[in-house]
Amino acid sequence: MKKHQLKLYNTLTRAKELFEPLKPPYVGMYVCGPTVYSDVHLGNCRTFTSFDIVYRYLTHLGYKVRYVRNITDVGHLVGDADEGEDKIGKKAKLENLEPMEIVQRYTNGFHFVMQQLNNTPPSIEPTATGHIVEQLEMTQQIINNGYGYVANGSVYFDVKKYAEKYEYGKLSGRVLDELLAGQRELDGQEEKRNKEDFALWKNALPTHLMRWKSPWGDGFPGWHLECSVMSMKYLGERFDIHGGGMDLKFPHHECEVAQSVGAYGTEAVKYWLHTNMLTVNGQRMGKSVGNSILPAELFTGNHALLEQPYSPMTLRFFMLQTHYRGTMDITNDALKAAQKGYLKMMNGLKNAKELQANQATFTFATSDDKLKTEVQELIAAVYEGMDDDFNTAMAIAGLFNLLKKINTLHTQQQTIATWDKESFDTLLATYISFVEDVLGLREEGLTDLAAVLNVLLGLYQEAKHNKNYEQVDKLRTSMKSLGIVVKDMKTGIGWAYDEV
RNA sequence: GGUUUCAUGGCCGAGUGGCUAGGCAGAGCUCUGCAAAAGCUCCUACAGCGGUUCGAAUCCGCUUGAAACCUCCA
Repeated sequence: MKKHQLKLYNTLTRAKELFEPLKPPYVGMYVCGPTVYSDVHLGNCRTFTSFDIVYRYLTHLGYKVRYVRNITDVGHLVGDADEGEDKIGKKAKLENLEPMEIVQRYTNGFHFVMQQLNNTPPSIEPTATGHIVEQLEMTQQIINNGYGYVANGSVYFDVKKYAEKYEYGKLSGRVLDELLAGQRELDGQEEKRNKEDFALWKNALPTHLMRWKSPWGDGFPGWHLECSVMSMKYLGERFDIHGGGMDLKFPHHECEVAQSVGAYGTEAVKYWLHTNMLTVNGQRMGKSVGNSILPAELFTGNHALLEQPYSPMTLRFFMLQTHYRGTMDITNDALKAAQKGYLKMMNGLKNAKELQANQATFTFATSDDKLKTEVQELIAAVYEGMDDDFNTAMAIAGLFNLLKKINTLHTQQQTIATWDKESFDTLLATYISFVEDVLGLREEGLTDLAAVLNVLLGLYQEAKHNKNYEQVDKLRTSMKSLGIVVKDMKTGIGWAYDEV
């Protein structure tokens, strides 16, 4: 494992802390996944991409990371407090589908987008409905410890009781009294002893689609409970990193803290990481705000705010150019600039790989201390960026500085003969591994191969016309070797897949 | 109303008590059949007003503006 002073900003302490895993080299990381009742929008994508970088960099440093990201497929309610309808149940009724059809549809869509963005799949992707038994057990445990109470078939967490012994609000920085003062009146909270209490288990009305048997009657789990249960199950009572969007800090994550302490007496999470929001025209993108841009809309350019399509990797590069804890504003100008930057980086990747592949043909200089130091400093800057709370913007700046060297060698504006082998190797290896493995950027390739093929067919036609049969045969042979046969037809020249 | 965060050059966007961020755009040069790419050079900012300091864009205060959370949202 490389020696690094990785620092990350812990929401819990509001400070950058040195990352020290509980049981190195193992790292447990839990990220709150999507509620699969509609398509993920760009804001959701940003969060998951940010944590993909965390996962990738920790892995790059040699840690063995178990990355758990859940799918919320029940319990997340529409509207205020704990009286709304289940989001998935509502959508199911609306579209006359089984709730699990809704869940499957949007889970598939979510996975597809994650692949487009080249996000690594988590090690475990548990679902809330798959852990009802565990949620019942944890609810019972919390009741046993005196922090939960049953009311009318529902179970609530007793925040006031909890606050007598522990600090409720420590994660989000809220003071309970102020919280109460700022709250507005909500309907249907008579079951609760206090307004700040939250549901662990909800009694299901007869019309409710998603329901399970419980010691307190038919019902369904509260939203906050699943994350506590599943993180505990797969990462243990205490684990390293818990991540999510800033909007989940309160109440979701605050409730998670309370649930873990309420059930097991210990706080589960060592480092809380929160990503900032994505904004459109300065306003936060949110499903409830109604200003969502869907990934597919961005990729096709089919959206009123977009002047052109932007590819998945353009989006990824754009995201990585800002720090995850800052807000990120979507604009056409910024996306266009990102597109060019991304392509520059990819051209560099191509050049670096070419140089690497051809290295046997080069003659290198003997050791050059000055150059060696210079290259090492450039590389160190890239690592310093990532070590400083996953500052991908800083790392990218460093990579562009490496790229200058690579391009200089590639175009032979500086001869390789002045370079020593070691500097050459580390330069290329660092650039390639950072771009591909740490940042997760990949070449998107040519999107319109048919057009490229037409250029070739044009050359073929021309050669034929000029009776340059040597050239004609050459084109035929080389295209055939790629699985394409050129067809001379009465109507013109075309091509077909070689059926051999 | 409460809590918190932020304000950087034409645009996006890092960062830091004294040392070039980087990308995009623009100007010039090198290279080049033309062009592109690439490299080099230039453009070099830190909301306003005070204070601390040898020195602040960076720390403190005030003013102005913006956003987020306090209610479901990544």
